[in-house]
Amino acid sequence: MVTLKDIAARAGVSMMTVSRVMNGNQEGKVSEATAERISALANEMGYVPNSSARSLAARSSRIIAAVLRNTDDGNPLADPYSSMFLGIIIQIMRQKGYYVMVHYVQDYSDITFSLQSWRAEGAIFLGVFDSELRKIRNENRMPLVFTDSYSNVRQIDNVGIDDYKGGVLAAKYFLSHGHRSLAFAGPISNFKGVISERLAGFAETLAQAETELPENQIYNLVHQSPEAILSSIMSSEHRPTGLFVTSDQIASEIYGAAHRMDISIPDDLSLIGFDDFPLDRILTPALTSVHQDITGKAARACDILLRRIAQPDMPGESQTLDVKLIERESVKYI
Amino acid sequence: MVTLKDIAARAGVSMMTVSRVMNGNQEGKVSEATAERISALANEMGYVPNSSARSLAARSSRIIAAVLRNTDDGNPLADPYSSMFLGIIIQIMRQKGYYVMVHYVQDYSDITFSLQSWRAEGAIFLGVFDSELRKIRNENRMPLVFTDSYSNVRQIDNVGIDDYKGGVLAAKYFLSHGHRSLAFAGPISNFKGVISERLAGFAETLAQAETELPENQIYNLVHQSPEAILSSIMSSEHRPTGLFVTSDQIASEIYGAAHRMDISIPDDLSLIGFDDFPLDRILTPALTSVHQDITGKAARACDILLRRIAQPDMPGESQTLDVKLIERESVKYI
DNA sequence: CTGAAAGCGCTTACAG
DNA sequence: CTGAAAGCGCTTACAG
Repeated sequence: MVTLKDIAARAGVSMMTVSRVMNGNQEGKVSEATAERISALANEMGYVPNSSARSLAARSSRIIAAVLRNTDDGNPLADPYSSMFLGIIIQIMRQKGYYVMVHYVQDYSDITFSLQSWRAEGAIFLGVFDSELRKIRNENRMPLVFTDSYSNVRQIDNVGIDDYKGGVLAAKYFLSHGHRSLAFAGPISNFKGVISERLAGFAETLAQAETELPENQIYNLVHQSPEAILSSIMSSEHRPTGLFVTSDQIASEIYGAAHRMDISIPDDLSLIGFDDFPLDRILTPALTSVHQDITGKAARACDILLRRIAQPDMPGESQTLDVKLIERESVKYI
Repeated sequence: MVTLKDIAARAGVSMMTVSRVMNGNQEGKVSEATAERISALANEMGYVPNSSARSLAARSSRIIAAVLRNTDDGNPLADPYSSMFLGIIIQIMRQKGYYVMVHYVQDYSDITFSLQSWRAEGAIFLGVFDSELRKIRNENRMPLVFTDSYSNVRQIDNVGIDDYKGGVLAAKYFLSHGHRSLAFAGPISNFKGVISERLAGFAETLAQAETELPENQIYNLVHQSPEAILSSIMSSEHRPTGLFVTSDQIASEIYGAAHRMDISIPDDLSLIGFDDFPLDRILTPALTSVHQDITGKAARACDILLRRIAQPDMPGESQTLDVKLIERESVKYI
């Protein structure tokens, strides 16, 4: 491997001069003549700077950590949401001269280790980390950007979407199409978060219109399979005519189950999803879904992180992107 | 940040002793009593080793590079194939104590820089790099594992699938269902590779059965849109009854186009895809597809790379995974 | 505009 | 079983 020392020796200058040239932007700190000569030499010798050495000496790694939760039931990037999000992050960060290291973490202690070991300059968290958020921040005093957080911790950097409005839009759309008995399905937990907000927006809008969303038509996917949910819906007394699910991933599983159970969407049951994946367009019927701008979300997360790195004492920033309903063919007019 | 020195000072031993304890596996090189004492101390002080320093001193980074081609039309991880593959790599490598840095490369020089700068211990290439393969190897003398390579360069480590057989299986399936006029669509190039092999297997099997695959029914997606292809097929003289496409991604675009153009699959046109994505099951009609084991492929790529790192002079290893046809509902019996 | 010195936090290679 | 010395390849902070 070619080092600064090697180049310095061949050029007859000190390491420092070479270092200055390699780092560019030294504006007038090196004479142009020598700068050019050294650049050419470095190029010719195939010099590639050693990032570890740079990182150690400069105490700046140029590494950004992308932190995903390790779902032990398989591949965290099998989910289109995560993979698209991560894809954009890598693209933007690379362009800004940062390297992206991806970490799957099981629990809290993994996070500290991952971030500190390579002295990451910042981290973006994909997925919900609210329950450990305070601890994460306490132990990792570097720029951190969270996504979809509904944590009470103040002054965190976060980018999320208007989940409540998403639920409102779904409800209004069902109402405008004459539905008067509805159901909801998602991975419900006890914590305030994207799921509970989407449900709240949905339920409250229906309540205002005096439309039913009975307790037993709120299905928790943590406990029940799509098949179980569908058969419960279809055999209900006041059979719901529409189902709102909290992701297109879930919606596609509902399609699969409905197909196997010979339930027709939207004739037997109307469906609204969430995310607006490209997939939605090619399903039959094409899926009506609440759109969120994943690419924009990732870009904003990067933007906040980069600004926070440049200016650590900038005030905590939380951005909330808008959502909209994309009308397709999975909701029947009753 | 806590350093070895800090711990050494508090423990009243030398840095070397602490270093030995932190690296474990020093079997009898440190007395058990001090080892335990130091471990406890390190834990209590919240010690996290500095990977840059380690990397620099030990000349071993524990970093694996995952190299993807930067498709400037967008997000390299929007493709389910790449994201699932990458997801598995990260999971396995993390478990083996390696860190994964993801690199999108535009061209050849990007690769060298990416791999050398952090002194990656090895790299896995996702996508086709055949045209630059020789140069990549010459300039980067570390363990490299390629995927889906049909390069003539000898002794490379590669993991691929039996693409030719995939084409054969699709052809045979169409034939067994009474189809006698067929079409093919994929991103065709002049190079020998996965696409040309799938086409060859398909075309040669049809030729043996004296079944048509006329030149003008071999569509190049680089030049034509799914819509254009469908309208060309539908207006052909000897109208093909079946279409074989080289990925499920493409198949899903065909579904979309067919839907818009009011062409029924499989009634107007039968379709076979390639990859067997989870998505296939929820399309209507469910997509018949040639299955490849992406998870297994990724696991094997990791396995080869890890063995090559441990044993650099092991002979070049090329693994070819089997494929099989998954029968669903997108091919009509004629 | 250029350079000599010290140090980032570790490991290697040796000595005991 | 333990340690002192040197060095990995850079940058920082100073001096000129």
